[in-house]
Amino acid sequence: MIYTKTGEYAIRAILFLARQPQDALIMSSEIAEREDIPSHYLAKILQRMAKYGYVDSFKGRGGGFKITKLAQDSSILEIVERIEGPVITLKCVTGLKECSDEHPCPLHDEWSKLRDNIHHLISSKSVRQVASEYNDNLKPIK
Amino acid sequence: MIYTKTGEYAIRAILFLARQPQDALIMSSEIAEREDIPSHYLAKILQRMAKYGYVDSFKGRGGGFKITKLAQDSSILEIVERIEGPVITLKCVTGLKECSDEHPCPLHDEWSKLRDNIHHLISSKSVRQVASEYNDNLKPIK
DNA sequence: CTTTATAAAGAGTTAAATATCCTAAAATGG
DNA sequence: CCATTTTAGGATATTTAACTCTTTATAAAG
Repeated sequence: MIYTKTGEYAIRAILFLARQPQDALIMSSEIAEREDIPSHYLAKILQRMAKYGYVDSFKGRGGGFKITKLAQDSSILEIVERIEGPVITLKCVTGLKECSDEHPCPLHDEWSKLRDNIHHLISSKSVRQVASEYNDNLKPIK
Repeated sequence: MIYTKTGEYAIRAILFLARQPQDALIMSSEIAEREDIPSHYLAKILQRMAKYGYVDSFKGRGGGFKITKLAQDSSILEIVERIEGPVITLKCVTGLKECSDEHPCPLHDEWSKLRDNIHHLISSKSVRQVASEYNDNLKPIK
């Protein structure tokens, strides 16, 4: 596991919203259905994301959620870490207590590199970029 | 998180045992103390590892645990997965339900590569190799 | 044979993550 | 104002991981 279910649901929901037409309001229940996420649980996550400023919420008939500029400009990593805390905290794959740059275990250097690569992968692009590339992938090439 | 606490404790204990003199019997309580692991919990994990054939256990005065050839020849990945199940099951860092080689999300290829690299890192060397390289690191260079 | 040290086994506890349910509040349409 | 729809929020249940405790079985030493 790289992130928890909660973090995964949050990202799925945010990227779903990022792919919708600007200013469209999407109901929590629709996101849940389309992304196959437990609907009450997703509602909770959306509540939290509203507090963090990642989505705007509108009650009542015709209401729903939409993604904010803040979230569009954030990376996946930033959002996940806001929701669930630090991603990949594992210091050492051999579990050595005292493993460090000074006293490395045999796998220390390679693992450090991989950990950095993962962080880079999910932090170097904004949600907006990822979503737009996703839409590009879907457009027929021809 | 790459593995759970349980898996991490198992690896710490196995690598600790792998670094001991051959045929030495080490008490569960000593491993717990030296590796800073909750002792009763570690006892449970050692029990399971005894069932899996990764350690041999000896009751009574002078008893304790020692690592088996099976564990010496296994990779860290094999042991962790036996203890806690599959490592890094996350299919897609963008959480897309339908992400696959055929319909990749924008981060699919890079993520697949990283996931494979992690698996390779913890599966290409045996416990014996890792432990012996660890001991080498500890020997003064001079 | 008795005592003691040790692991085995299993029951029980705690804590955190995940998931569900119910009521309140707000906005809209009539 | 009233009814309906939708989010907000609190309470609670479920599940799993993490940890603790107690008793039993086994082996060795005296």
